[in-house]
Parts: sequence; C-alpha cells; structure tokens
Amino acid sequence: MTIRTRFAPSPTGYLHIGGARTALYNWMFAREHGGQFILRIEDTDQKRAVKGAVQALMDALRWMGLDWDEGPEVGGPHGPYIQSERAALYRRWADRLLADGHAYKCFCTADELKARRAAQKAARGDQGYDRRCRHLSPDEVAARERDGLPFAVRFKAPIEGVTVIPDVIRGDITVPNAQIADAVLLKSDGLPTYHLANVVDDHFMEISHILRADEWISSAPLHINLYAAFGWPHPVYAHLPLVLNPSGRGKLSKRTQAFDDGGREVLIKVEEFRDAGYLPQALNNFLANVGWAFGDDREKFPIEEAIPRFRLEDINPAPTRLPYDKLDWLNGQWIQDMEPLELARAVKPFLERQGHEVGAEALLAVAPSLRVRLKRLTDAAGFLKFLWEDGDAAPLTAGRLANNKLPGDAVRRGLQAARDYIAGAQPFDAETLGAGLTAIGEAHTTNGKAGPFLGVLRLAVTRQDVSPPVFESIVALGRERALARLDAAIALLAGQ
RNA sequence: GCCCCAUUCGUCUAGCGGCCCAGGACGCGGCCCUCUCAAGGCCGAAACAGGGGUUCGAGUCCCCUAUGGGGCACCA
Repeated sequence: MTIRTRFAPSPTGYLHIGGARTALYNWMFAREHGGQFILRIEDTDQKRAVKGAVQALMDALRWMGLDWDEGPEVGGPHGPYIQSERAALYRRWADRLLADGHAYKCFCTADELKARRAAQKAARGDQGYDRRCRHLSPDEVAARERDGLPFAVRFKAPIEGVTVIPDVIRGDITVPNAQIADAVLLKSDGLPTYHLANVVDDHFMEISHILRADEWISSAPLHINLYAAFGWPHPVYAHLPLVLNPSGRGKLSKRTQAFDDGGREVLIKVEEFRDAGYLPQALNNFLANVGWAFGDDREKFPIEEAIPRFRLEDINPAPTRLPYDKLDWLNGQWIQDMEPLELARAVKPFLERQGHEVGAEALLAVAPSLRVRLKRLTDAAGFLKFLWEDGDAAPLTAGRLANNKLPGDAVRRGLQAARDYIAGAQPFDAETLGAGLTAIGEAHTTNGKAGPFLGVLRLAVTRQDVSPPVFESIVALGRERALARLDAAIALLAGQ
C-alpha cells in the first residue's frame, strides 16, 4: 500500500504551531515510507476565510522545509486541492447519499436550531440536533421544496449500537451510536461541511493515514459511518495529542493565554517563531520531541535522522504543553553548530530589521563567540551593542576603570601599552591581539594575571561590563575605533 | 448534563510484568574551568494521581475514584 498523508488546514490566517506539528508528523510519516504528503485547503466556510492566508500557510510550511507532493502550486493527479473548487463533487455525493436513504433534507433554520439548542441546554438535556426533519414524510418534504424553502442535507446516523474507531495511538475507541449526531453534510449554501468534504476528499485523494489532532476524535465515529454509507474503506486513524497552553489549561491559544508564568509572550504562529530568531531545524527538532521521542536519550537531532525511527505507535497520547525553555536551549545548540559564516549570514537580516547595519568583517569577527552565546538570532543585537553605541551612550568614569589589582597608575600605563600595541598589531586579528595584550596585562597586575587588566580593557574599549571576548571585540570594532576609545579612556585617567 | 481521551520529576519525556529503591533532557541550585557573559565538565534536589484487584512479582494489565483535556455548530 502506498502511504499517503495530508495536512488540511483551513485558511483562517496563519500556521498555528500545533498545526505545524501535525503537518510535520504527516510529512515525516509519508517521507519515511516513500509515500506522498498532500496539502489541501479546507475553505468551505467562506465566513472564516482570510485573504492571503493560503499564501501565509504555504510560506510557513516551506520555511519549515515541509514540501508537499500534491497541493496548491504543485498540482497533482487528484486536484484541485482547494475545497471551494470542488463543490460540485461534494454535491454529487450528497445526492447519492440522499438517493440511497443515508441522508435527508433538513429545513430547520439556523435561528430555530439555535433556539432549540438553548432550550436543551437550559433543560440540561441531551445536546445536538433533535432529528425532527429525519421523520418528515415524502409529502411533507415535497411540500417544503415546492415552497422553495432552503434546506441542508443531514446524515442519517445510526441510532442503535456502537461505532469503533481503530486508532493506531490509542487502540480501539468505542462510542455509542446514540452520541452521533445527524450532522449537516451540505449546508444550505450548497457547500459541504468539513465532515462531508474531508471524507470525500480523503477517499478520492487516496489518503491512507489520517494523522490529526485529538480534538477530532469526537467526530471520527461520524466519519467512519460516512465511509460505510458510501461503501468505502476508511483510512487508518492516528489522533495526535493536543497542544495545551503553558498553564496546562485549554488548547494553546493566545485568546486563553498570551503570556506564560514567567511573563514571556506565548508564541503561537510559526511566523512568530521565525521572527523571534528560531531556526527551522531547531523548531522541527523541538516539535518532533513533543509527543514523540527520538530514543537513545538523544534530544538534539536533525529531522532527517528522526524520519526512519518515527513510528505512530510510539506517539504519546497524553495532551502536552510546549516546553518553550527547551526550545531556547535547543535553538542555542543548533546555533552552536553553525559555521561562523553561516551564522553571520543568518544574523545579518535580524540586525538590519532592528536598525543596525553591521559590516561583514565585524560580524565574522564575533561570529565564533556569538555562536556559543545566542539562544535566538534576535539576541545578537544585545551582544553587539558596543559596536554602535559610542562613549556618549554609556558614560565611562575613572572610578569604573579602577581595579585593586592594578594600583596606582597601572591602569593608565596598561591601557597606554595596549593602545600602542593595538596600533601596530600585525595581522590585526584576535590571535595576535590576544598574545600581546595578555602579556601586557600580566605585566601590569599585582598578581601577574592578565584577567583583571582584560576586564579594564574591555570596559575601556566596549564601554560595557559584559561583551564578547575582548580581543574579538577589538577586531570587530576596527583598529581606528578601538584606538579612539582607548585614547578617550586614557585621557579620562590622565585628567583626574 | 452527556460522550470520548488522557494521567511518570515544575516542564518535555524513557519505560510496553521482573533489567526501575524509575533513566534522559530543559529549567533550578552548587562546584570546576574562565578576560566578563556564555559555552563546556562534574555534582545535587525533584515523579510512577489515589484506592482496589490480577500475578510469585505492577510504573507497566483490569476496575473504581479524582483530576486535566476534548467534543456535543448549516466552524474546521
């Protein structure tokens, strides 16, 4: 059997991180088995459609590296892959169900249904459609049609017995048929509901496995009965654990929780993760680790290595929160493994977006040390502040430059020696500077260690107490600017 | 209210009857290394929701309770 999976989002605006995980798992499973991964747009509710959403969805999937074999923009033998363009097909199969007696026309209006639902709720009775149109006689139906009343098509769900959903992750799920509502299949606007469209499409698109979120379990019995009514075999089901809010309360949603306990913004859209400076490799790695585990106690891995080990049976069925702290760590690990040039290139657009123009040479000089410091690409600006903040921004004082390991005028003499050395250092790189400046430092401290002096040098050159390693910082700053700052510091000391 | 799903350290997880007085990771604390901050190394605190069974033996199987989650739309 050819493995065919699909990701079927509705275009309501963006790719939700939970949806991204669903997409990732579908993609991994298809890739593992040499099958196909299909992207289908479920836009049968025009009210919810958002312009540009399909593009945003595709951009996010592509950024994650999840390529689809069939779907919008790539086509395929089972198209179109946008449900609103398949309306005729759904109508045809709804008619078939009507003709076979598996469905019926419902003339109840939205307002009537709403009122009855409210009454049911008030009476604390059973909820769901009361099936009244199911019992309309042929004459009654004909009369209503003659009056031109709009109608929806409802499924005639079984009332007795139970329906069993075989789920790869959870085993058999048994639901009493009394719980299955006579769901609307075709809305009065002639468009299908999710239930009809997804069953018809999954059948004709030859989907073999449905990997979708937990929240769909409750409609699975309906779908299984629909397949049966059509006389089609149903796909294999695997219901993925739901992604919860950081508080553990409710489905992950900004409406429920915008900030976590630490006061940090809860990121939800894939584009937000991208803009926050997370790498797609890290995000995939992270997502694969929530609800599934690589094994061998390995946390960091490229998704390509996870694919051959991925088994639906191993997915943890329990709902889960996203360990955002772990994502930061993981992203840091991925950044640490980048080549300096690669990191410099990745960081540049983030700096530019934050309004900082940094030369390629400067960036390359600090890239190695940035590598072990960044959690997110957006963090770079903070570490590189010394590059664009001149002395005026952070007032330097003689007091701040004082150090008890450099008594008397040792600070001034040391900085002067450093200045002279930097002025002539050849080549002007971290290694050369490191050798010379360390020796100068050792010669000027009372304990013969360079450390205290290098701290003072850092402050004089970067005007920060915390900075990348001082030698690299000097290279990044450039000889001229480094000398100018040293001169200023020396003048400050001489003037006291 | 009804139905369904789930329940191992704070969090993400390993564990599919004896290898578990429960392993890894993040986070947290301590130490080491160290030019600051990191990174890295070492050490530490930290969990089988509760109760009944089944079994020679239960984190692992069954039942009940509790708790959390999902659903009960002409939304997906």
